[in-house]
Amino acid sequence: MSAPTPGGRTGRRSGESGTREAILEAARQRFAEHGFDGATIRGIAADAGVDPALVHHYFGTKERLFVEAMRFPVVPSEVLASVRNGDPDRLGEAIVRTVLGVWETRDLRAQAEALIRSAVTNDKAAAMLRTFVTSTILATVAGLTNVEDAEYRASLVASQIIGLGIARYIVALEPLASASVDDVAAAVGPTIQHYFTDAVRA
Amino acid sequence: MSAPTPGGRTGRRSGESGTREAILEAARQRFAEHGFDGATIRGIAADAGVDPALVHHYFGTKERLFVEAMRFPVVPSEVLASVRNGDPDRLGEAIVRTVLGVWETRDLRAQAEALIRSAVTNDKAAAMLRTFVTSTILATVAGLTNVEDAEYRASLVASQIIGLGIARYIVALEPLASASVDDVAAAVGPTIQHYFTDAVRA
DNA sequence: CGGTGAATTCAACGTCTGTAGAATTCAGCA
DNA sequence: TGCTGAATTCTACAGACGTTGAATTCACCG
Repeated sequence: MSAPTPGGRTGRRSGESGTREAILEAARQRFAEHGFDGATIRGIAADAGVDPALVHHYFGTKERLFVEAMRFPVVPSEVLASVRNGDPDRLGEAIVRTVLGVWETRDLRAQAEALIRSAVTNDKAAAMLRTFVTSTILATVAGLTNVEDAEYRASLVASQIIGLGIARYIVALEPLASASVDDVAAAVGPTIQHYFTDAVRA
Repeated sequence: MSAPTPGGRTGRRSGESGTREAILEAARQRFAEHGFDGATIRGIAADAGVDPALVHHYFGTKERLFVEAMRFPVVPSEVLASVRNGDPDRLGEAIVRTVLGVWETRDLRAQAEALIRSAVTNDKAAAMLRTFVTSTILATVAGLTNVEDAEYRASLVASQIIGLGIARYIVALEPLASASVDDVAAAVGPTIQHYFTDAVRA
């Protein structure tokens, strides 16, 4: 990463360059650090060791690059499959552990961070986050239990998951940011469980 | 608001202009909509019906303008005073209602939105948010109950409050965004109560 | 061996940004 | 009345941004 333009020589290079993937990787990292609006194509290109025009050659616009970089590499339902086979009374805790696991996995963390950092100031990214929540968390809530008000419960779960990610990983609020996975699971697990199972309307 | 430059005439005007306050008001609104990095001094000046250089004249830099605009107009402990006199078993619910009340109050909502939108991509704003959480939520937790681990509990409360604000007001996640105050209080109140009173370590 | 098309860079455009300095008009005080 | 200083605008700079078009080099296929 971050190799500057090598020779300043124009034209095609020999061998498999893997440039497209390098750009996507750099983009995920930059979007994760600065959000969509804050990240720059010039910066991404520099990280990938490439001319900014090449980014445009591959992806057209910054927005299309973002969409491409955000393609989720793991089908979330597969990640959550293991959750299904646990003690139903500890479902909330299992979900929190899964979420924390995602944030500890370099590539997934970059995508999560990028999506959240961008969604807060950019409308299209917010729409992408809404879609992700609806298609993932809602599917999980609806699939694991058959309670009423699945959408409402899913959005409550999302509010705590998003808040946890921001407080712990983005704003680095102590002591939550440094707490062990076990402690966080012990504290937040029951919250998710509550949104799954208890009464949530007045 | 948003009156364009009137006559294009230079020099001082007659009477109390109230320009400084107009700039601060416009700044709060713009920072709320776009966050610190996305808001522009030119845009703020336009909303205040004033030349951009005047903003610089009053506040020096964009960062100082932000700090000035974020000065909290209401001492939060006063807002939370009423909470103290309620049923201790419904403390979580009372806090959620207070927070939702803040988000429905135009000026306070602008500041909350500005602080959160900025904190996600800007380091100094993140530090301000951390300070706010520490000085407000921690003080409340420590003042209302005398449990162990007050800091950890406070950061857990903050994670749910921040997540609620983002999901409901910034990302507009349905059906949470349209739910009634009563429903949200019924769902999220117990979560806060749990972070206040239950065991939160493994 | 020649040609086509992809990969790559260069140079440039128009626009927007935060900030600065100088000029102008006025309020308030001596 | 005259001076000082605050309020306000104009003009401008220097840098960054996304995007574009043309030029160059190479891989691959016939």
